[in-house]
Amino acid sequence: MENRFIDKLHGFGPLSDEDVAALKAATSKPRNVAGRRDLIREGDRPGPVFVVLEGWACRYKILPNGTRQVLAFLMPGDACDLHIGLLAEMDHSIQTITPALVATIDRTEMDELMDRRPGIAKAMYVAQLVDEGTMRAWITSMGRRTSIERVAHLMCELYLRARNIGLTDEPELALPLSQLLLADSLGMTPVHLNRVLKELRVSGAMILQRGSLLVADPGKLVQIAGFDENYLHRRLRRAA
Amino acid sequence: MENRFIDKLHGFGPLSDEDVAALKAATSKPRNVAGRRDLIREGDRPGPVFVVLEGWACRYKILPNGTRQVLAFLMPGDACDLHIGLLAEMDHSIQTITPALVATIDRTEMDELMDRRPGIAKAMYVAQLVDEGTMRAWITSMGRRTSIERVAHLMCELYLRARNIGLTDEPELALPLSQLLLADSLGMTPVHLNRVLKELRVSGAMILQRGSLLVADPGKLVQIAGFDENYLHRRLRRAA
DNA sequence: CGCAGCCTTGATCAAAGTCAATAGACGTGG
DNA sequence: CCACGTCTATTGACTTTGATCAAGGCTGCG
Repeated sequence: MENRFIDKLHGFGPLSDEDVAALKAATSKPRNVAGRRDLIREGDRPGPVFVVLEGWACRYKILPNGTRQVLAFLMPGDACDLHIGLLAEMDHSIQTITPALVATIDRTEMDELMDRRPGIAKAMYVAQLVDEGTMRAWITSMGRRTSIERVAHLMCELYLRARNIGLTDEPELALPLSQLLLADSLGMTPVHLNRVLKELRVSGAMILQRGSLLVADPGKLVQIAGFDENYLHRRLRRAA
Repeated sequence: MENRFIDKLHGFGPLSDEDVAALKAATSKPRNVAGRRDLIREGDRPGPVFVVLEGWACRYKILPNGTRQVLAFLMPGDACDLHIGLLAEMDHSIQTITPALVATIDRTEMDELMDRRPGIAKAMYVAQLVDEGTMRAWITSMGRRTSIERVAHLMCELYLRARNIGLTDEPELALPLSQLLLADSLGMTPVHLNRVLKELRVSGAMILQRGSLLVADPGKLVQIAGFDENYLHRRLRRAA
């Protein structure tokens, strides 16, 4: 509960006491942001790096026809791209979902941290690679998974991420994401998502209700999602 | 035609003569790779950084049910993630599409380049941000664009990328991508892609045939794709 | 010449979207 | 404390999009 950003980076590489102190200092003046507030908008000049210490946020894009695509969920401990300042303008927006505690680290300070503290730099790069892996998983989901698989896969992802950072250690997780928001992240309509959630509920795999995800049958959920997709592939590889 | 990787980085930030010399040295021993050869497979321990100097390649993932999702196209000048070596194993595979000229830069050499040559580091980071932006555009396409918009959008992307690196300066582009491969990148069936391509051909926007993309009516193609999605959004922003 | 790998087209089917109505949940102010 | 408005969730009826199945047709190459 101290500083979820530091906790998360700890998981990605060893941090010295000095590293921790530097990170603590860099995120020592977070501000409270209400829910549904844009932190930065598509087209804006990128500013400081945002770090979400508490609460949830998302990256999203609005299309010309008015529809929205959510590109990623940021949970406590997540930060947005380090090098974002190198680009002329944002290609997407970032918005809080719930009230959140957000720290900002300005570019020069971030650059210094990365330069002087290899431990921090390494952990940040790993975090970025993990985020990229998540994006690839999303592309895969959207392209080649059915809607029920896609929903199950996202729930697996969110649950595991939450568990990794200690947001929960039970089969239940507080998930403050409306069906509309989830639908916009999964590339489907809220109506259809609602039906899929019902199907998952009836199957006994998981229950998503009143802001809470209950993973009722982890094995079943993972099986529906095809979450273990590496396994088969790795075994085939030896033959090739 | 000299070294497309260096040409591309030039576009992303100023490079000194020493930077160029260092890059030239690092990519001076490329090897020829046949088409349809995996450079690295999902589950493998990441090795050196790959740089595609000539020819085309793609990132992809195979799902448990045997379907494939293409995650990105690599054209001449493109490299795979710098920090990939930090991860324990690849979460996707990379395969050549055509015969290709591929340089490998091993991790220590890459680290040195990034450390000692800020110009190179900056250009590489910008390249990576651009790649991430492309992934976000793909997620957006898959989630919220119809199949014809999606196809048109991908063609805009590929054409512009090709133009940026000097692969073409005409409305035509040699595109050695089979309909099957394109379908696997767009999350649709080859049959449906074929019909969409016909529709685009009949509409006069573009013609994709015999390994060649002809952008017959750029305005129309951009309009179908909704490629200028920023414009509307930026104007709305002022009111908010 | 004949095979293999694409590409093309038609007919049919299933998945997901759209439209519409109703029901809960929740916060606000009287 | 209740009435009201707003936002979110749920369900039904119907439509559309894209997938599936199946049959040729090109093209390049050994």
